[in-house]
Amino acid sequence: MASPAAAVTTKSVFMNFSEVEGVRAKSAVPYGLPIVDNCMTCKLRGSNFFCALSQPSLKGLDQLKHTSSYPEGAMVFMEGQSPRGVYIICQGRAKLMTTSSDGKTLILKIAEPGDVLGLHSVVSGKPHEFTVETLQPCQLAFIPQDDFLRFLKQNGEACLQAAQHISRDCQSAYESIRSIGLSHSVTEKLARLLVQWASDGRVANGMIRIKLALTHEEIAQLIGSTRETVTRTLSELKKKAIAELTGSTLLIRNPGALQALAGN
Amino acid sequence: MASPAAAVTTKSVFMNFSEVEGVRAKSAVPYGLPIVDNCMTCKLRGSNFFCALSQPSLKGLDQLKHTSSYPEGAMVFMEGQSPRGVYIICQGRAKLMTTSSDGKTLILKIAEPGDVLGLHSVVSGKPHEFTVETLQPCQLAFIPQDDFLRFLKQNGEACLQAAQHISRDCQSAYESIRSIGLSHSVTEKLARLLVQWASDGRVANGMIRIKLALTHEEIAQLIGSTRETVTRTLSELKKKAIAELTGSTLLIRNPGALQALAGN
DNA sequence: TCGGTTGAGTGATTGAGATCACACACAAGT
DNA sequence: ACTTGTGTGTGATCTCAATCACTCAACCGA
Repeated sequence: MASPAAAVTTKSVFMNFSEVEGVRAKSAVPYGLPIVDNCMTCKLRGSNFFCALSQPSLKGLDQLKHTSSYPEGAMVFMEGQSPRGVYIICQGRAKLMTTSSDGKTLILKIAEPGDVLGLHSVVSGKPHEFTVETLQPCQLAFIPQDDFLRFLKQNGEACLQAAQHISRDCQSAYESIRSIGLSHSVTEKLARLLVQWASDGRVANGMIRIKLALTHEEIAQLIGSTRETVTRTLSELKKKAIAELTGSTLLIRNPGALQALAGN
Repeated sequence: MASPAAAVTTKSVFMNFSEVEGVRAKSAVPYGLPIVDNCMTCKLRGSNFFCALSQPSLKGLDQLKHTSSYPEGAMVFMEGQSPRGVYIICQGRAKLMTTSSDGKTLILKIAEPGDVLGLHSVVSGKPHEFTVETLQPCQLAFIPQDDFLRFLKQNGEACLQAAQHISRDCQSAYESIRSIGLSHSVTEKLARLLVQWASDGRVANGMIRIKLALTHEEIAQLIGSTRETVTRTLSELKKKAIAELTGSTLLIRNPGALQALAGN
């Protein structure tokens, strides 16, 4: 498939920009993405996990990390590789997926800013069990495995934080299992997915509007189905005025009905 | 369903036995299970996780724990409950399962000695997302949530150990997702399960013999199928002289063919 | 010894969804 | 204006396994 795309590190980007345009480093914009280089002053910091560490801990982490930008469609790492370190998503979204021997793909999760990629592989020392591919231009902070483990050993707060983070991954994995394993109809699984997405959408007079940029194919891979059936099911939902997907915006007209389809 | 069975704590068992039979505490055998009450001298200790902690840490943990015995079919805790603490399996096996609203059950994992139950719920503070039911008489060590979290905070080694343990759970969850989500035929999923079991079986002239005590129903719940199809698939495998299940022993006659059926 | 229960084996039917095979819309290069 | 590629919409089949409906064997407690 696609070869792992070369990441553009902040440093090299800085150099390029300085040379070519003679501008200051802070305005570097690789792949149309404004770079954030310092966790301490980062305005994107959410309440998420590592971003939420206390100042001293965060400072320690900040010194170990190394920020890179990736274009859309870049492979951050691949299934079966030994982990080289953890990646924290600062900006952009990426899909975590596995592929079977016959080429079928399953998307485990869409990772978002604040998520840490490869954490449990680094902690357990086992190979990655999924491939990470960016869905958009992304900015990732990378921390080498040994630096990271050393940091965890020396920093109880961070270690517990890490354990909590892994716990969440676990939880979402179990949710996936439930969703995939316990539901019979594709309609049910799709509805469940939409309901899940709905939770971070904008509500306007009883309808929910969500921005997402996934193809039917990718949705199919998320629920373990095929593109055609997703298309059909989606048009079924549209016909029933429950939900419709136009371009990259999903409009949920009847959240209640959707909930019912999702099995509760 | 079944109500949570009352656990017999070591103490009360000791008292009962002393009173009734006048024997020494160490020979107490509730549910036919010889009690092991001290991690430091426990002969069952494997290389697993908490059992593998260094002496001082283990000693600390030993003081917090509280050993109980459970009969077969006991509910240790249930899906949706808030975690009260972690349970470490000293002896016996238990199944971790979820149930859908329409009564369908999915078994996530068969837990064995050394496994820790409810670890990630305790760490993340979220409700259990599965029910644990013993498959045999079991001995479990219980550690209350707050004691446990305090212990982790004060003990870097244990915290990292915990993180590693959760990582493994994660890993096995992802494996399940792959297995359930990426394979089409039931034959494939069943074969994969058998292959997985085969790894801890006894090999004798090219055949593998494994002890397990699961009904067809439970096997079906492990691979997300139905009892009937498991029966059929199993008899198919028997007819092809690949594997057969008689009583509680599984005999794999042709590991290679099984591997092939499993998809690689 | 007898119901009662639980697990296993098997046949017949059926339906959801995978698969194949198209047509069409729309964007991006050249 | 061409091609090329990618995403989507839909019909026609076909297949696997869920479901229903039994029988049979083993075990157990009364």
